[in-house]
Amino acid sequence: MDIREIAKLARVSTATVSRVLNSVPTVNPKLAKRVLDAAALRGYVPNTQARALVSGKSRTFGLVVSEITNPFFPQIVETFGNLAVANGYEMLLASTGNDLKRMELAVRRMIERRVDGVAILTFGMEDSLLADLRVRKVPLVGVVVGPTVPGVTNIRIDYRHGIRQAVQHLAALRHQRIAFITGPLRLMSAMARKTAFEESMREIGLYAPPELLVEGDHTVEGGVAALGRLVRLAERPTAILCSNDMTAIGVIREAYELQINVPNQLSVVGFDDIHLAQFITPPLTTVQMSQSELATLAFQALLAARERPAQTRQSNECVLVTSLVLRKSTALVLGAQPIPRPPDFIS
Amino acid sequence: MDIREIAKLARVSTATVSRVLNSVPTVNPKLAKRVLDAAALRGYVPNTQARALVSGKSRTFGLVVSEITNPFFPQIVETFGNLAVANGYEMLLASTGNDLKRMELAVRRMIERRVDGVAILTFGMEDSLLADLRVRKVPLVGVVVGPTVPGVTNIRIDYRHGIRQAVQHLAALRHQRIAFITGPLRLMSAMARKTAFEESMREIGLYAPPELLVEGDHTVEGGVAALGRLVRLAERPTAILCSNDMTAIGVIREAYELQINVPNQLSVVGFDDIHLAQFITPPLTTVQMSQSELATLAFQALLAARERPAQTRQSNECVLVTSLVLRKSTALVLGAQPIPRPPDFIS
DNA sequence: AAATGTCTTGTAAACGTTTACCCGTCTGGT
DNA sequence: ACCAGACGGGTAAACGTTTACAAGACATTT
Repeated sequence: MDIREIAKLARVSTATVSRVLNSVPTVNPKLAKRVLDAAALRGYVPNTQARALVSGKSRTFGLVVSEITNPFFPQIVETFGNLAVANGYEMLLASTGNDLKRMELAVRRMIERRVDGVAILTFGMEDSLLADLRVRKVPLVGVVVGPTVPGVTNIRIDYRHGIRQAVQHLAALRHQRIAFITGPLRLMSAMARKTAFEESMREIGLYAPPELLVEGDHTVEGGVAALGRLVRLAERPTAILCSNDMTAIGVIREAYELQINVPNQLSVVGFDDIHLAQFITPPLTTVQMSQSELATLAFQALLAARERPAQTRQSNECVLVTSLVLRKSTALVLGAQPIPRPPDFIS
Repeated sequence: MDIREIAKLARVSTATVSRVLNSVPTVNPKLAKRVLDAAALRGYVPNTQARALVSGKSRTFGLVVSEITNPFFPQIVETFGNLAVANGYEMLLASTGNDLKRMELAVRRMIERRVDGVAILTFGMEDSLLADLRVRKVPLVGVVVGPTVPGVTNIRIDYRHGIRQAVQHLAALRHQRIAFITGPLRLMSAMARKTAFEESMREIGLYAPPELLVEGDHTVEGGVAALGRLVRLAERPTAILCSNDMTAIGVIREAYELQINVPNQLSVVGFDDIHLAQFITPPLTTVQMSQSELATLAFQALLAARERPAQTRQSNECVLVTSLVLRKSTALVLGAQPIPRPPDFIS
C-alpha cells in the first residue's frame, strides 16, 4: 500500500502518483482519476516520514511547557494545537516541570524528530537553555526574562504593567500592608515578578517589609501554607498579591478555613487570569496574562521562521503585556495601621 | 552532519557508525571511540525520521483527548507523557473537542505520521470512530461505552459503582429529592452516567422525577445555569449529583451567590475527582475516576500491543472502577418532604 | 598444513517519498 | 512538410538510516 503499488494499479509512474497526490495541476485528469481511484480502493495512507525525509520539513512543531497540570497551560496548549491543525501541522508536547535537565532532553528529542520548530513556553530557567539550543538550525521561540538571547525569537512578558496596576489599585483602596507571595525564587520569572512588585510599591511610596514577601510554589497548597505563615505575623497584611492564580485560590481557601472574610478583612489579587478565576468565591481580581495571545505569538513566530529561514538568524523580540482585571476579591481596607516609612524611602 | 560524514571522519563504514550509535556490543572499542569522538566533534544528531522509515517503528504515540481545557485531562496528559519519555517514546497530542470529525482528522493525521499507536481518551461518541479506525494496523486503545469493539483495546469505565456509592451515601443522609446534572446527552458517556444514576436510585427505592434530571455541558457555566433552573422548581432538590467536577464547582459557586448554604441547605456531589476538588469551599465530595490510572492503562496497552502485534488482533478489555471520596460538600438533610413513590416502583 | 569456524567490518539494498531531468508527442508557425 | 517549442509523463537519484549478506582476518581442529 505504498505509492508504487498505487502506481502499478493505475498504470502510471510513481512520479505521477506523487503529483496527483500533491495536486500538481499539470496532470491529465484522466490519469488523475485513475490514481485517485486506485488510492481509494487500496486505502492508501501517505507516509509522512518518507515525505519529511526528502523534503526536509516535517510539519511538526514541538511545544514544551512546565506543568500541564497548572491550569494556566492547558489553554496555551489548546490554542497552539488549534493553530497547528489549522495550518497543517502536528504538535509534539512535553511537560517537563521546571527541571532544566528534562527540558533539555525534551528539546533534544524533538530535534532528533526533526521538528520544524520548538516553542518553550515555560516559567523556568529558560535563558541558558535557549542559548544552548540556538546552535541548531531549528527555529526556537521561548519566553525569556534575562537579556535577549540571539538567534531565537524572544517573547518577553511585561509583568511590570499589570503588577503596577494591581499595586495602585490596592493603594487606592487604602491598603498599605501588602504582602506578596512569590513563585519558586529559583525561577527567573518568579524573581522578575517579585522585583516588579517591589518596584511598584516603591514607586507609589509604599514599603514592602521582608516578612511580607513569602515564597510560594505556584500551587494551591503553597497558597494555603503561605497564608498560614502570614497570619501568624504580629501585624497582618490587609492585602495579598499572589504570583499566580493557583496560589490565590489557596489563600482564599485557607482564609475561609480561618474565618477571614475575603475581601472585607483581606483583599486578594491573583496573577494569570486562568479561566477558573472568575468562578471561585469571591471572583478573583487578578492580573491577566493572555494565554491564547502567548500561544499565538509563539506559533506565529515559528511559522514565520519556517517560511523564510533567513529571518531567523537575527533574533526578533515581541512582548506580551499584562493588565489588571477587577473582580470581587478586593475591597477598601477597614482601619489598617499606617506603617512607618523606612529610612531609604524616596519621596 | 549525517552518519556518512561521521563515518568518513572516523574512517569506518556507515554500518559501523550505526552499530556503535546503537551500542551493538561486538564492535571494537577502538573504533567505537573514534566514532563517538567524531560524532561529538560534529555535534551529530540522529535523524529519527530516517530511522523510523527503515525500522517501521516511530517510537511515537498519539493521544487524543476531548478538552485539554477541562482539568480532568491535563492529569491524563501528564501521566501519559511521563510514561512516554520514560519508555523512550514521544507524544503527539490532539485536543479535538467532542467533534467526531475533528477526532477522525486527528487520528488520520497521526496514522499518516506512522505513530506506533493511538489512545483516544475522550468522553465523546467514540465507538463508531474506533470501529472505523480498527481497519488500520495501528494499535488503538479507547474508552468505550457501547459493545466492545473488536481489534482495539477497550477501556471500559465502571461508572456504576461510584455513582451507586454516591446515591447510597446521599440516601443515608436522608436525601430523597436528589437531582442529577448530566453532561451533554449526545455523548454516550454522559448517557451512561445518567443511566447509572437512574438505576442506582431505583435500586435503593428512590425515584428520580424528570424535572430533577437537567442537562449540563461539563463546564462551570453549565453548573451555574443548571442550579439556576433547579432552584426555580416548586419543590427544590436537597442534593445534587453532578456528572463532573466542573459542573459541581459551578453549582457551588451559584449556591453561594444565591445564599444557599452548601452543604447544610444543599448537598453537592461531583464526579471525576480533579485535583482542585479538594480545594474549593467546601471541599467537594466526589466520585473518583483515577486519571493517572486511566492514562497508565492506555499506555500499557499500547506498549504491549507494540511489543507483540499478534496480541493486538483479539481485542482485550480492561475496566477502570470509580468510587466515592467523601469530603465536606454533603450533609444530613434538614426536614425534607418525603415524595410519593411512583406507580412503577419495584419492592 | 589445510580446512573449518568465529568474529569483526564493509557493501549495498531497502524503507516510501519527492523532484530534477530527460524524452516523446503534439501544436502551430513558416 | 518541417522544425521549434510547449507540455505531459517517466526514470532514477536522493533524503539518512538499518541490516542482510559477504568478505576478510584470525583461531582452532584434524
